[in-house]
Amino acid sequence: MYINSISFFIGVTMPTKTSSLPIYMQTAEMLIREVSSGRLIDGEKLPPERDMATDLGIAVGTLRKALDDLEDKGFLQRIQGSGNYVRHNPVAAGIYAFFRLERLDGGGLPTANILSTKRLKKPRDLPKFGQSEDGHRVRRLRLLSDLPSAIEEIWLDGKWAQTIRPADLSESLYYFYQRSLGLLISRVEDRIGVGTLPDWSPDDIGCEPGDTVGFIERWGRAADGEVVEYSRTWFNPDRVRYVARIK
Amino acid sequence: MYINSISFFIGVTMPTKTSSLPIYMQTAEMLIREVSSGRLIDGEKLPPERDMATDLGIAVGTLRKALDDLEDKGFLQRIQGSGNYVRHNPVAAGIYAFFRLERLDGGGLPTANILSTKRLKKPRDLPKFGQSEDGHRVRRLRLLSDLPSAIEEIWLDGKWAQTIRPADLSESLYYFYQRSLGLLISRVEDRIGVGTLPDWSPDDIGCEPGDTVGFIERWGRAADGEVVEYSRTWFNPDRVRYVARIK
DNA sequence: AGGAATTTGTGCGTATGTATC
DNA sequence: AGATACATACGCACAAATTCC
Repeated sequence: MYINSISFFIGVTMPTKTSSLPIYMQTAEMLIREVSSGRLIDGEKLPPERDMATDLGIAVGTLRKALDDLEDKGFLQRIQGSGNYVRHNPVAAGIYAFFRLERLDGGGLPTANILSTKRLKKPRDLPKFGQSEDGHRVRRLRLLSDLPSAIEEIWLDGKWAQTIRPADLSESLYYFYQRSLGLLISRVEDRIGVGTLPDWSPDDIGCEPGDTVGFIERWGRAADGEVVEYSRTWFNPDRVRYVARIK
Repeated sequence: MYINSISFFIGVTMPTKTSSLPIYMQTAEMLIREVSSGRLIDGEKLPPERDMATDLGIAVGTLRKALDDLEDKGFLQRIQGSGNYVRHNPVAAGIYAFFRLERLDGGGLPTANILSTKRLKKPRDLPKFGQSEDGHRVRRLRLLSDLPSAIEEIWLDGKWAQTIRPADLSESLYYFYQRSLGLLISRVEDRIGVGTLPDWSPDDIGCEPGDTVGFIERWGRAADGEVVEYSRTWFNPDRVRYVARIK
């Protein structure tokens, strides 16, 4: 059984045509918020597409584009003839923030502790990206189900904010980008290899500076294709691994 | 300038409604063949979507779904107001076969040497997949622009073929699946971590058995969602890295 | 077991918006 | 500024898979 479709979207921000974002993106974002916030629970069946579309005041095709997107991101399972089912696993939630690490035993709820934030001249060894001379460097400890598993160093191009304080980043970093900076990261490119843990790593991720660990380089692009963010992640391969789904 | 759209699709297999595959998939496959075979060269601009759709006898929306797919796979760059441009880099061609390794200096033409093929009982340490007790084990050496960079061990569920001979696999493995076995791998899931090089590795990939290397586990699914293939890849992180694009 | 109802998937055509040339 | 070309959105018809009675 699924929730009565009449009451389904009460209190939800409806997509509007006047917004700068296309309706299908607004709809996808809205649904992701519903799932992430727990209002839609795992295994739940959504109302039929035609009903949902009517309720939202949009065309079925537009809704379907949003649902396709959610399936790609792993939030939804779509079964022809059956229905659309919420898949609210933390990995999917993480993928929303483009987080692609999971525990070796599968899944794990991703969280982050801010280690430091600093506005700096972009160092020489950083790949070229963005327009500013400066960058915001954010260092985070990544945990999966409270187990420290990786460290991250994120560089956001300086032009997007004057300063960034740790308190701003309480939630997801990409959510902060979107909410406070009006910056929507729509595509990232990851390169995964092997590296050595840097010396600023805290000692509780299960390996020592200098140890051989997994290494992710990431380029994050805004909707217009510009690279606005570059990050490096070092992860303990005895605790987590990187996951990619390819269509 | 782009090729005259009237002559553009001469000699090409047109999508038909009677085929088992949806028109948009047929169209995407056809275009990928055109690109892979070199009939469409890098940088080339495709005719306008409306012209192409008319020539192919399909609706614009259907064609656009195929083009979206090609862009996802990296074969095409779509620029609003400008056109659709062929991007025929070897990495994209490799991605068609779901190959995701590239040289540290970028790109590289992916090839493979078959080391062995064997039908075996699936060993205990293999994850559960498929219906057969047996599996076909294919071991390959992977090269990027002729530089040995990785080794692969692929397990195809036994039910799909009686035997597989190295000569069958001269081309892409997935192409062989499709052409000879009627098996289309439509989705894969990769997990990337760190591992140790197995003892059957040839010595020219630049590291020794027992060395710490990059490690990829892959589950390959057919169109109906069934897992039909499982593989492991060990790659020399000093020569190559794994690439993922996320929307 | 089987047929009807439900629900998602595919395909078509059209109108309008927006970026590029 | 006008023309061209891709992006979004809508609505409809039918196919295919699933579910229900």
